Amino acid sequence: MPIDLIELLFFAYRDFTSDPDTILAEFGFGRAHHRVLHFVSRNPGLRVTDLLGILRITKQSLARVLKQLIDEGYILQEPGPVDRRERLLTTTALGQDLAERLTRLQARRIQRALAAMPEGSHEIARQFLYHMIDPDQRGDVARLIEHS
Amino acid sequence: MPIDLIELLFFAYRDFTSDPDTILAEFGFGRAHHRVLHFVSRNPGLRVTDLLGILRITKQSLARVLKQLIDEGYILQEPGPVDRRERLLTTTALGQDLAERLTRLQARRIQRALAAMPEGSHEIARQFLYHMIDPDQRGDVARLIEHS
DNA sequence: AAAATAAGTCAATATGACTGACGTAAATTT
DNA sequence: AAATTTACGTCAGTCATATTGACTTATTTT
Repeated sequence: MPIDLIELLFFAYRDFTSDPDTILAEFGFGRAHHRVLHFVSRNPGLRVTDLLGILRITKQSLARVLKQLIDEGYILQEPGPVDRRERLLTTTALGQDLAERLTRLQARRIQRALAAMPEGSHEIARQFLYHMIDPDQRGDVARLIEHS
Repeated sequence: MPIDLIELLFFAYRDFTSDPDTILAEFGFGRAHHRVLHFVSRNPGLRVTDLLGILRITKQSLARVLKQLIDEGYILQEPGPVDRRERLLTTTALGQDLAERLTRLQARRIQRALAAMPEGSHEIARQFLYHMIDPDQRGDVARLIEHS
């Protein structure tokens, strides 16, 4: 049994999320804000429903953090041009800056890890993580990541 | 920038933790209980201090979940034979069963992922996750995982 | 016109984490 | 032998993130 990977996933994820936490704390934000900011930043024009599906949280859980991010000028909302019920989400310059800063931090940790490893490790890591996702969710995730 | 891996880590970890969550809910336990039960199960005779170091939570956060696990008969405490201030933690048969059931579930997901991948992927995944850990923490983690 | 959808909101609650302080027993240091 | 440190437990209060379930409004679809 791959108990080593079970435990390593716990420790790797713990430290992976700790990098942004430090910066987020300065802004009075938490991990929930980070996740929202990240996916809006990478997918401008995302709808609230899409975000709920990605994060797998309830509307009420999202509402609080999203409202904060909007009120404090990190995220913008505008009605969909076709369907005006929709609120399309985009980052402001301020939000984009913060999102990119957090992404750079996490990317650096990953790059350092890969730099210590054999050629082709990025691809193997990608495949491994991809296959850890529920089969019926993989398509959605692949589509989301593609245009990154 | 390896943004794909940043996002895949999020989705992989989300689904990885969702397997145990279902079972834990039946027992009235959460993830915090799982983590405690797991590390005690894999490291019989663990001290409370060790557990605090591994989980990186405060004594007060640990206290509630540990107390529940003890009260409900999943974990046993006994004074250290050398240093009687210590409370060495072990699982009961009940606790061991639950821990193994949860581990099997997570192991299955990992094994299925690796089965879909080239030979040697386990080793690459292990290295990747290991290098994602803070350098100054790697020794402790390696030591912990070794006797698994 | 009726039904469905996207989004927002209300109230109440649970879980897992935190800080800071204090107490006790046992071991170690001075 | 006394003082200090360590391991553990506990009290009180707080915060962040999540939940369920119900209800409203605006808009689009049937």
